[in-house]
Amino acid sequence: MKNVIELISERITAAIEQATGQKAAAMVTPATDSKFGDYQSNGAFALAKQLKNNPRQLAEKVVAALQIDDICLPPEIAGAGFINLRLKPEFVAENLLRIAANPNLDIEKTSNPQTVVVDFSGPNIAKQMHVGHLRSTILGDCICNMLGFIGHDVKRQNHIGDWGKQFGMLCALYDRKCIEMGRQGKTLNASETLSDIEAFYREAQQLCNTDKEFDQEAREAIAGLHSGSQVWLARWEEIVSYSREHYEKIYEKLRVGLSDLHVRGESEYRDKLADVVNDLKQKKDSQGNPLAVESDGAICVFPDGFKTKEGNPMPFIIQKTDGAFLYATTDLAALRYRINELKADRIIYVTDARQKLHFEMLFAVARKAGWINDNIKLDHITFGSVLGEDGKPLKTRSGENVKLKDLLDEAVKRAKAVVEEKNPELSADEKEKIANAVGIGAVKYADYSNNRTSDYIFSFDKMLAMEGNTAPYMQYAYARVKSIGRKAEQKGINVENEINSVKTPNLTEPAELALAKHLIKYGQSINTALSDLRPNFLTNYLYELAQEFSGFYNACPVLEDTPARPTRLLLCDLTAKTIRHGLENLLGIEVVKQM
RNA sequence: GCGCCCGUAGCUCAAUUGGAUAGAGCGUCGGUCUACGGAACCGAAGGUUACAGGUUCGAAUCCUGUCGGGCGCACCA
Repeated sequence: MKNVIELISERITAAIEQATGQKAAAMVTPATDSKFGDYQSNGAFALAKQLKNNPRQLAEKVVAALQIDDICLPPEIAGAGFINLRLKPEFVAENLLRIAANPNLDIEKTSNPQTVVVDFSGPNIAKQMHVGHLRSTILGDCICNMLGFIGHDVKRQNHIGDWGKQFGMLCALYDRKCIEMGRQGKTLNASETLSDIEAFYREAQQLCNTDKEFDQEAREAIAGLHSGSQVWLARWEEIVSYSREHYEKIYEKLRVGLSDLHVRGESEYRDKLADVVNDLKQKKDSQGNPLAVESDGAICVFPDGFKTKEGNPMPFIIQKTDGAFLYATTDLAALRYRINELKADRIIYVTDARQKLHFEMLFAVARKAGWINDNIKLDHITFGSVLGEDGKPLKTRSGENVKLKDLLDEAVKRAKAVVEEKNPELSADEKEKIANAVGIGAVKYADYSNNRTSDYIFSFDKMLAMEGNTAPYMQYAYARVKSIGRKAEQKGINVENEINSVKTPNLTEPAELALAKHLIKYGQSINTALSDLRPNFLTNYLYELAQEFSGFYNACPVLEDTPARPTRLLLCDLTAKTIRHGLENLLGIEVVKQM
């Protein structure tokens, strides 16, 4: 189904052209108030200004030329020149059947499929995943789901922090522990040794400061890693692979579509870094100067328009005075790989807003170097912080970052307590499953439903509430629809047959029509969410859908033996399918049949 | 100091990117129900969109300034 806004826009644009000879935007949006209809066109205002006409008179001309009676009731002109449109029930009914007949809910694929690289999550190997990784991980995942669903070729990239100075000391400590175990005639149990990777990190750091011998070993380790020593690389690989297990468990818990297939960490680019620097040294700007120059001992690129706090040109440092490379260098190498090897048309970076300057400079340097042309779109998708109830960044009482695992476990635990209370007769297995879906879903949904650019206050009580725009409310709405189906089967109604028997949905009740109108807007909501990569548009849509369903549910008994029943069963079925698709396929939140 | 983001109901947040009378949820107050899950639904009250100017048919949204908050600004990521 072509989305309704586009369909109406085409007609109005054509009418404008016919009435005035001008090509102008129809500016169709959903009506600001349902009393005005379903959609409105504000195109007459802009054009009237341009032509120095009266907008109301212009709107009248446009409406006179408008051919839209297959979609809408007769258009109305209101106020200073709004064109108000109300969908014909027949049009709504027809589209309802198309959604029912199409496994993808009749959502149109993009006419311009692209290869889109999405860089998200990117945990640091030497740390457990904490609350700071939550937003990037799930926002990125949702963006991938939405892009993939409308037909783009999505390449997920997990740019993990698996290379750098800290691995010298980690490998050295790991090596010591292996040797120690060997002396005792035992084998080191890697998963146990590294279970608390941060404690391991702290221990190594401590030793560096207090134990000169260890510090020396750490230097040897880092030198060994850089020169490709098999022994040290083996140690490094063990550490990396065991930490990966940790966050793969988290991804599984979160139902995020990341696996080892998507990992392409900093270490993958280590052989390309010198080349990046050399290339930038050789490239010349328009004045014939090399792009990369030495400044205070470091190799830097100075993209235009960036200043330090002293007011000097701001460097993008790609090689430190001591010869080491930085994350800027790695990001440049990764960007080149994504363009040249992955053939990206677009690259989306999902990291917090604090890295804005870094990405602005990265993009500027890449363009200056000619690595990307104007057809390639680079996006830095920023987001705000997760705050505690006190309005400050969420920390534990002792001031540490909250571990993602602890946070999710707590959410599931609280959800379980609610299930125990509300539905004690369910089996232990079912309770477990529901608690998991509700707890994890609540955390994710709360994040998605906030505007990603602002900070938000993390509150278990709010996100687990049954009221309002929350995961449990949505999951409950789904469970309630599904229970109608169960009830119907108990009464001996063959639901599938009855739904298939609907040749023309009969949308006579206002609540039926309102629900149906909302159902056919699903594709539009995905487009809107994608245009700015903001999942909260999608959660808004789903919440409104659940509310429309509630209205319908109260007003229209479904299971009574009346001619209205087949259409009502169809509406229930499509509501369930839409909620499930939105929650599971796009947001990655599990639905349950009962809760 | 410079740059970026932000300031919307008592609280937590929206507002489809410049559209009509700024919307939800929580909390408060009042109501509904012998139907399919009351874990529901309906209604009321609550606003000078931080403040002051400006742009235009029209501003929470764009511009300027002020105040308040967050973040960032040369070798960490």
